[in-house]
Amino acid sequence: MKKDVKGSPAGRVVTRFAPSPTGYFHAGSYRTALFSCIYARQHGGSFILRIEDTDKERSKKEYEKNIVDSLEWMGLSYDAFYRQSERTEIYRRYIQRLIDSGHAYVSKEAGGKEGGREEVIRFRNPGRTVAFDDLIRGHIEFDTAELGDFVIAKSMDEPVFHLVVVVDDREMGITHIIRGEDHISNTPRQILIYEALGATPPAYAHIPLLLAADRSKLSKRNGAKPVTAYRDEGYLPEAVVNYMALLGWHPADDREVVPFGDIVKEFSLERVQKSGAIFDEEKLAWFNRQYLQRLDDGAFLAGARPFMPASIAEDAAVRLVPLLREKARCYADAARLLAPGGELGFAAALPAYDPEMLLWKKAPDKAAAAAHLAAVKAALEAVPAAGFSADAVKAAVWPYAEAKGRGDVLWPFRIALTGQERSPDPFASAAVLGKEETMARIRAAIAQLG
RNA sequence: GGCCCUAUCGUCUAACGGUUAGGACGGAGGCUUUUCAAGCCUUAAAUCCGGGUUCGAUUCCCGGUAGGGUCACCA
Repeated sequence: MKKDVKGSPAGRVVTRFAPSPTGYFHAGSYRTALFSCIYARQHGGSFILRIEDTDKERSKKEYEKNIVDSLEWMGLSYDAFYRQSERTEIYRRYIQRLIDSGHAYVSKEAGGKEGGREEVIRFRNPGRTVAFDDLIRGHIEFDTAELGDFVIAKSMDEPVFHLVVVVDDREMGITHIIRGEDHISNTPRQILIYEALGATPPAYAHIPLLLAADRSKLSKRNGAKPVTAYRDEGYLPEAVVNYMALLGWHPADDREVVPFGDIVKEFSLERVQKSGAIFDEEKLAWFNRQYLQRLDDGAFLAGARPFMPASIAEDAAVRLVPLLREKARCYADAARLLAPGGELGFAAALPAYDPEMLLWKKAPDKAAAAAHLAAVKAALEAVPAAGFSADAVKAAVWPYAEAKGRGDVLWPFRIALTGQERSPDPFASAAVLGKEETMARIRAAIAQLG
């Protein structure tokens, strides 16, 4: 069954996500974390978050916080947390051990490049061919001779990437390293260190890169947004997770909207794609809409409320929900829709409009429009303010509209209430406005036609 | 440039030697409708090229080509 599980004595899977806090957390990093986490959960193992902050110049606390916040928002929990900057003693022990065994040495640096140290610690490269079987790509071989004696520490207290990765993965009992394809060429160096330590390397799975629109590696400077930007735009984390999980992987059938629990159950590294995938905002928006539609009105309102103008009263907000959910792709759309000039901006205040707009394009006649509005107004008088729902308004107006022509009656009605062509149907608009405001706007429209 | 990885519609992908090369996003058209969306229906759109292997290649092999990654005292 779980034939690719190996490494830990108990057969227990341990994976990790090891970002360096040198930039905000974007979709590319997120998906790597996601696959690692899913794999661990699926096998009942554990998932470790390890902050690789050995580069003191470039690492920043705010970026670390952004990583932690992003993982939390997306619902990825980890079982342990480490910071490499707090593990210097451990690395020092390993460096000493490597030096003692002759696998590493203190190297006097000639030339002394600017900023460079006089002496650093280098790994004595045996110059062998190194091979490993990638869980996704199969057999990969490198000749390490050309790598030379690479640096593993700037000093006893300043270890560098290749060394700390190996030490930590070993100390933390990592069984499966699931990381980006950009690490393939780092793997042989790391395997060499494992061998020098007399240790067996874990299993490797190099997942394809997430690409920007120009097919280059997704990065801060070519269009990748911070994951928290999607949070701030009011995307549902479940939708974002679902979309990202399907970038490079998919279930055995045609389903696209797949609950996280099913993804965890069905995920398999064998089914992970080998080539990179472009991150498509359009499809993400589609996924978000799918998840939004599955919410009930209460849940939708709870999510959208923080994005709605504070001036909108609670009861008006409730009435606005059906209109919002047929238009919004994310909650931030609620703010845009409700803003002055937005499609639902009329709810807060009637925009000034040209009276000509009240005329139905197929029968532009002022007197007729005024007469229709007067008739609508009369019909609405009979509807009690307490029961001024879209259905009630429709019931009151519909027979007249049917008799006189829907467009002829409903178009002026629409414009009278909203002052804009792009707007919800007049029944829904009337319900949102309430009886008093609806009547006032109709009166104003009739006055404009006179 | 060296080394490594990859290659099906514009995009995400299915087809693990035999299919009219399927689905989804996006596009186009239509229906519905009082507008715009949404929804429903229809439609255009792909196997990088060349050799093999085979009765038969999207699929296996080799070679090109293209793209990407990586070559730090960053991770």
